[in-house]
Amino acid sequence: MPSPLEKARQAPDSMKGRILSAARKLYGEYGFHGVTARMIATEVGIDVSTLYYHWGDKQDLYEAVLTDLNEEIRQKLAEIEKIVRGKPIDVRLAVAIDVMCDHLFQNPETSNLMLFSFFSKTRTQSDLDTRMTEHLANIAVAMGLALDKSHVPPQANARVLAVWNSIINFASGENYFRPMLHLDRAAYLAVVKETLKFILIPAFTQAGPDAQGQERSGQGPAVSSI
Amino acid sequence: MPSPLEKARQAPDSMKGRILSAARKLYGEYGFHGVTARMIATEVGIDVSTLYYHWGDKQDLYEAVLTDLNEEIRQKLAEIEKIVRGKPIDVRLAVAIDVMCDHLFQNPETSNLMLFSFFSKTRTQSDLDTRMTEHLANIAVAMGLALDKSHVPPQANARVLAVWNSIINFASGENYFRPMLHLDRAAYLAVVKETLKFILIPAFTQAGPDAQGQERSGQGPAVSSI
DNA sequence: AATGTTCTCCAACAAATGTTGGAAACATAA
DNA sequence: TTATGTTTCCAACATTTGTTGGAGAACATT
Repeated sequence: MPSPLEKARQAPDSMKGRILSAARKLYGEYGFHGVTARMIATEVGIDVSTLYYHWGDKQDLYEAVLTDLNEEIRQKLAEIEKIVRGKPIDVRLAVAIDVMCDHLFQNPETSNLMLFSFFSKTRTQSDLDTRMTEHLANIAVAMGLALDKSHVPPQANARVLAVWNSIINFASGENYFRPMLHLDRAAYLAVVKETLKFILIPAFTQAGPDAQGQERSGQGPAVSSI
Repeated sequence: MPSPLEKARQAPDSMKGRILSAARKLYGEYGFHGVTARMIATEVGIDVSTLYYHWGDKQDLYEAVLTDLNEEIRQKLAEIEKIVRGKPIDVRLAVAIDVMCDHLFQNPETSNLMLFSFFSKTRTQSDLDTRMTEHLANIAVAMGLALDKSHVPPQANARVLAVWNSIINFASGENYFRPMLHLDRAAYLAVVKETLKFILIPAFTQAGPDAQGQERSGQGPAVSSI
C-alpha cells in the first residue's frame, strides 16, 4: 500500500483526485468563501455527501488544495533551476519568465490560489506559508542575492518577491487585463513575457553581473549582507 | 440639496458614510463573498436592516465601495502628477513610489480591493473596470509611453500595469510578506520602497530618457508604435 | 401639541449552505 | 450463495445568510 504520508498529488483518476482538482479549479476562480461544497460536487458530477466521505470538511479540502499547489510549484522551480544552472542572470530571468508564464497560463488557477493566499485573511495559518518562505530562499540563493539559504537578508527576499509577484499577476489578471489590452490569448502571453523581461532584467544586470545588490542613485540604504 | 450625482464620497460621519467605510474595510479584508451583511452591520454597531434601509442590497453596497475606491485613486494620481510634472522619469517613478506606498500603507484595504477586482471572478461587470482603463492611459501618457490618451499601445499599458501591480502587491501582501521578512512596519515600508525603486527605475532609464520602449537584448518583438 | 417624515430596530421568512445518518449499490472474498 | 467492507446517493438537519414588513423612536415642521 502507498505511504500514508503522501497526502498531496492524488492519482488524478481516483475519485479523491477528481474532487481535488475540481476544488482547486473552483477555489482558484472564486476564493475559499466563494465556493460551496455543492459547487464542487456538481463540477465532479457527484453528490455532495460523497465529497464529505472523501475529504472531511471544506477547510480540509482547501488545505489539501494548497498542499497540492505547493508541490506543483516546487517541482516547477526545480525544473527551471535545472535548465538555467550556471547561466548568467539575464538568461536565468528570461528563461524563468518564459517557463513560468507558459506554465501559469496553462494552469490559471495556480496563480489565483497563490494570490488568494497572499491577500485574503485566513483564519487558520496554512501550510503554504512556510513552504513559500523556502521557495523564496531557494530563488534568492539561485539568483545570487544570498549566499546561504538560511541567511537571506530581507532586501533579497523582497526582490525575489517583486519578481515573483510580477509574473503571477499577469497570469492571474488575464481575465481582467486582456480585455483592457484588446489582445487574444497568444498576443497577451507574448506581450506579458516581453513586458516582464523589460521590467525585470535591467534591475539585475545594470550594475554588472557581479554587482547585484549594489545600490544605485542613492535611493535608500544599500543591501549590506550580500 | 446636494447633487444627486455625487454618489461616491459620502460624508464620513453620516450613517451612510459610516456603513460605506465599514463595508470597504471588510470587503477589503475578506472579499465580496467573505463578508456578510450582518458583519458590516455589527462593525458599524447597527442592525442589519438599517444597512438595507440605506444601501439596497449587498451588491449595490459593493459597487458603491468600488466607486468610492476609484475616486480615491483618481485623486491620488492627480496629486502625484502635480508634484512630478516635467521631472525626468527616474524622479517621477521615485516620487510616485514613495507617495503611493505611503498612501496605500495607510489605507490597506485600497490595494486589497483592487486585487480582488482584478483576480476574482465577478458576475457583474463593475464600474471600476472602465475607470481603471482611464487611469492606465493617463499614466502611460504621463510616463511618456504613449503620446495620446486614446491611442495607447498594449505594450505601454502592460508596462504601466507591471509598475502598478508591483506597488499594490507589497501593500496588499503586508500581512503575508512582512512576517516572512521579520520586519516591523516601518522597516517593511522602507524595504518595499527601496525594492520597488531597484526593480522599476532601471527598466525605464537604462536606455536613456528618450529611448523608452526601445528593445534591448533581443527578447521578443520591439514595441512598435511608441 | 399635532402631524408628517426619517430613521432604527425586532422579528421573521425563504433560500442557501455545511454537514450527517442511513439505505442502496457495488465489489470482493469465503 | 452469503458475508463483509467500500463507495455512492437520497433525504434531512441545523445554521447561516440575504432580505423584508411592520412597529416604534427620533426628529422636524407646522
